[in-house]
This record gives sequence, C-alpha cells and structure tokens, in this order.
Amino acid sequence: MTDINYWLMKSEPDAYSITDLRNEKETLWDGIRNYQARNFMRTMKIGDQAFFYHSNTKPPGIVGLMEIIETGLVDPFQFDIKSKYYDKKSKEDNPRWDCVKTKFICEFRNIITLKELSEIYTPEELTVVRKGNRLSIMPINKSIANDLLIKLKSI
DNA sequence: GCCAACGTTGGC
DNA sequence: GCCAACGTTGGC
Repeated sequence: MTDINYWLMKSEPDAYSITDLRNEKETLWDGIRNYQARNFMRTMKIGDQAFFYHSNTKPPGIVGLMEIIETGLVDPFQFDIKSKYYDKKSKEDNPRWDCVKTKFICEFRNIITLKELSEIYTPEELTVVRKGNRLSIMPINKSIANDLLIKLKSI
C-alpha cells in the first residue's frame, strides 16, 4: 500500500473506546455533526489509516490505529428521532450526514499523550494540539504519521 | 467548574 | 450579509 492517507479520529472513551473497537473488530463511525469533519471524512479512501484518539479523558492521547474499510455510508441516526444525532433538516432523499466504517488494527501498549504531542509538534504541524481545537476528524501529514508509527513501535 | 475557540442560529 | 447570542467541545 503506497499511497494511503492518515487521519486522526477522536472519540470519548466513555462513548466508544479503543477497547470497544478491539472487541467489535469494526464499527460505523457515526454521529459526526460538524461540516468540516464530515468533509474530511468524504475525502477518505478505503485503505487509509486513522489514529484513534481518546478525548475528554485523563490523559487524552493517541491510543491505537484503525483502517478505513468502507466510505460514503449514510449515517442512520440522522433519521432516528430518538437519537441525539437526529437532524430534522436532513431528508431521506438527500442525507446531510454520512460516515465511514473502520476496522481495528492495533491498540498501542503506551499511549502518546496530548501533552507529549504538543511538546513535539506545533499547532500548524498537527492540528490536534491546537488550543481549543474541536475538530473530531482531521488529516495527518504523512511524514508526521510515519514519525508517530515509529515512536509507537518503539515504546 | 472555568474558559478558549469555534460553529450555529436567527433577527434585522 | 452582518452580527450578537447561544451552544458545544474538550483541555485544564
């Protein structure tokens, strides 16, 4: 696989954790309700890899790796009136929100914390270290992705 | 709990 | 189209 792109995808472990993904093997990455994150998701290709990031936990950081195995799927919860992700403005014949399916690759034995990341990278190099960053999906530059993978293998 | 940094909504 | 008010994310 020569030309894959790398991503960072956030999830609060209370909602969905790397352990959940390890157990389920694959999951629909649903509930994205931010246009910028959605648009990034729309540019994902099958075979791309994503760093799994635990947010709103102690400590926040990168905990694992997954692969994108399906793209362009309609997020079913936008039509589920009981769901917190229900969107009354989204129409069945023109869905507003979509999602991808991801597959577990590995869980890192040691996480790379946000603190460590922010000591190595600037907010321009790695958007997740930007103060106040609220994007739940963001691209990661290939050379930084390679650095991270090497670092994660060595610890 | 505080607050920074956005995104969204709605009046005009 | 502008912008104020409000809501959300998420680190600390």
